[in-house]
Amino acid sequence: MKSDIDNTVTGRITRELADRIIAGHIAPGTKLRQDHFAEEFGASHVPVREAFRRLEAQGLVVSEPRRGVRVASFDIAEVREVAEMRASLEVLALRHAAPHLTSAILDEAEAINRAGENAPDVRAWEEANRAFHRLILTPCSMPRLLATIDDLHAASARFLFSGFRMEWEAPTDQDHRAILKALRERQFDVAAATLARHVKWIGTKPGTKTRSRTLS
Amino acid sequence: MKSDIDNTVTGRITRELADRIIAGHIAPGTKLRQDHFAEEFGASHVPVREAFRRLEAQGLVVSEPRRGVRVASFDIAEVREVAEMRASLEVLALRHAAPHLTSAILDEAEAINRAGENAPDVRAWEEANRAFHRLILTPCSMPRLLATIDDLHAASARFLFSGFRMEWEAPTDQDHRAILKALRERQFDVAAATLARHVKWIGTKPGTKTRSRTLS
DNA sequence: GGATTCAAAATTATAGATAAAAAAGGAATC
DNA sequence: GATTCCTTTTTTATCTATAATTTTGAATCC
Repeated sequence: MKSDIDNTVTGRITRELADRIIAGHIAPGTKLRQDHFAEEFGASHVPVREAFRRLEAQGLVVSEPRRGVRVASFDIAEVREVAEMRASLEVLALRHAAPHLTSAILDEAEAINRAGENAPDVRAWEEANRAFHRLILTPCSMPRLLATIDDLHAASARFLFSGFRMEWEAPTDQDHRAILKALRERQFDVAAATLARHVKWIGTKPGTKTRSRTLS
Repeated sequence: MKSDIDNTVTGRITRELADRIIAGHIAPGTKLRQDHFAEEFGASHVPVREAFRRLEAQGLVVSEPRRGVRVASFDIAEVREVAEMRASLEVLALRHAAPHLTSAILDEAEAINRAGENAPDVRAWEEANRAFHRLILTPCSMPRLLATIDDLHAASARFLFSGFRMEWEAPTDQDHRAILKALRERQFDVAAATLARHVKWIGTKPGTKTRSRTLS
């Protein structure tokens, strides 16, 4: 099954590096030296290289042959690109998932949404946000689509963490509520349109707005 | 740039294996043994393993930890899924590319389309088809989107080659012509709708239809 | 100061060896 | 005869050591 955690050394290194890059602990453009991480993780360079390949596929690092890999940089154009891709694909997923959404699932989504609104920091809010989207999209039963959306979520999260360092208040997720309301009333077109607008909005707002003090 | 050919051993093995899988020379479900390919390519097992990771990311092979990698199988549901993803993403790309399409580009697309209609076999037709789509979508200037679409094209091609083995006639690409016509008249909504229908049709027709009759 | 040359470092790749897990095969048992 | 259990073999996953190629940085020279 896919849910089995990859317990190989390659898998652990991949997850750890992905977390660090998404959280912004490694700055974009930083060169990643295989021997350095091999030593840090007590492994050899081979699993480190394999982890690099996986991260490359997720778009978290870029690889130049014979010049190594560096953390992928993202400018505003890339952030918008990811947001538009997410909007398209999440709408597709929702269209297929909607007929299979039970009210139990929608109740759970509402609970997750409330948890997100009470989140103490960006990290917790992002986790709740991702859980919300994943929950209402999973019933589409399209594994490749869901995997691609997950990768795009990771790219979005990088941007979120990089722009929102400072004081942060959990927004009341009005869009999430509107989506759930539309889904309960089985107005799938309304739900899809709201979702598309919501995802694109996430992609554009923080970057143009907040840029003041940097607290960790 | 991305256009630099990856001349490392890993890159060559990746391309060669991807070609074979797409062309159907290796059956779905086949176990890929690293030592076998290491010997065949005169390389060691390390670059073979790295190639496996890249193919895994493209969805051409699936990997189970400690059990190796197998050529990804694809059933009709997966083919439909890929077609729907392509439709969504190509429409998005076209929306962004359309304003930048010059009549020179559209002329070139028309030439490629004619070449595709005269193609002697599926392989040549598929190449022309891919070139057509890529040509009219590239001006969107969204590299991640284009890369994702390329991966989906590869998945589509696998299906095409597996279902269309025998006698085959080049279809007159009515849809391609309609798309070009709409683009020339700057009716972008019409072009996008036609493209979406076209891509979904490619995904569904050969599997459900050409099982009984082998074309006349 | 700028260009050339040389040395150090990093990536890429090879080879052989080891550990661990899965698959295969065969013997003992019911 | 079929099943279970154990052994053998195969394959994956990993490490260590090392070579070759390339990049990079520094020192030198004009």
